[in-house]
Amino acid sequence: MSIKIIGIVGCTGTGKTRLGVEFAKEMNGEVISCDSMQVYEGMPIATNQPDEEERGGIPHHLIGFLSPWCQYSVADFCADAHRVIADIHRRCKLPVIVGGTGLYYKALTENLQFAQSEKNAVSREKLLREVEKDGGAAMLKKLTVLDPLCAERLKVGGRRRIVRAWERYLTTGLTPTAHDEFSRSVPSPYSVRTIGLDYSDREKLNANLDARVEEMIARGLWEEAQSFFEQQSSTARQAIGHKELFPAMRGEISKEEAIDNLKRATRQYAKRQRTWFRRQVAEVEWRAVD
RNA sequence: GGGAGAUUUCCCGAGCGGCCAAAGGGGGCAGACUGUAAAUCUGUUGUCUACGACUUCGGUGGUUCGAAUCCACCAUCUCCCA
Repeated sequence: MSIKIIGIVGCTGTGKTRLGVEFAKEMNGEVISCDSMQVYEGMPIATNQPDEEERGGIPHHLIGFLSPWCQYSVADFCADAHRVIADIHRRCKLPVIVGGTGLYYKALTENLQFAQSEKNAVSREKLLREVEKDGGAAMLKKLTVLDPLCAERLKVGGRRRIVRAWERYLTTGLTPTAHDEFSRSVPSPYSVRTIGLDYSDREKLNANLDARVEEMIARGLWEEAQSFFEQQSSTARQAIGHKELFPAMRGEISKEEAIDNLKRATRQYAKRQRTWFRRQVAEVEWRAVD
């Protein structure tokens, strides 16, 4: 028996939040955010967390519950989300997943398996030192012997992934390819219906994104960023919205320039999200919002 | 009024006689993706009837087998002396 869930995906600025609340209201549901940055507390403007009014009385999960000084990962998210879904289901309500973090969405809905053992920080350190010393090409070559299929898909420049491939092998005892195979063999407990939101006119999306950045500034994004000035955890500091303003705070560029950089970063991010949802997530029912 | 220098493909910026449609970066476009994913990485980016052809390096002429690269003049901008 599979648990029915509904998912709303798409790039930033397409109105996923509003639609999610609408669905939840109509179908006796609760919203689960699927967003790597909305999990953090204290940075509601940059991460665009819905406020009380936007939530419309619907319970929202996995938003603003984690300190920005903590790290988070897909595996953490999946564990949290599986637990929340089970809870919502137990209460006979419909889980509505709303979010823009593609990997998190795929991992959750396709029930990707992550190794039991905690991420072994020591081995990662060692691996990082090794790429530093020997270079990506050498480590990739070594990987070719172990897991040719996996190595073939990696690039010499993609050191992070090369290190991760080795890390996976060292912590699971399985090659990445073997582990993926195992992961795919575990069926998903969910029956998912995914709605994708997008603009048919890219110009309109971009104009909308620019306006949203201006709005964030008006709502106090600068001050929010200032309170964190280069202090978040390695994961939280990646949020678009703060890091683009820091150079201006250091006096390296003007505030206007920083805001332009932020707008551009937002557009580029939206592009990556669209690509992900169009190509990595199966059976998305696309709806044009314009 | 006199002197020095600049002008490069969407932007910044190399190039200083052939190997230049022109390095590199940015931006754009497309793509990859199982533990940092709002991250990271890759390809592509003058035009075309596309292993070749055509048009580009402020403008117009010139030197040369051959110029973005040398010369002359013109235009615009920066700087220095008045």
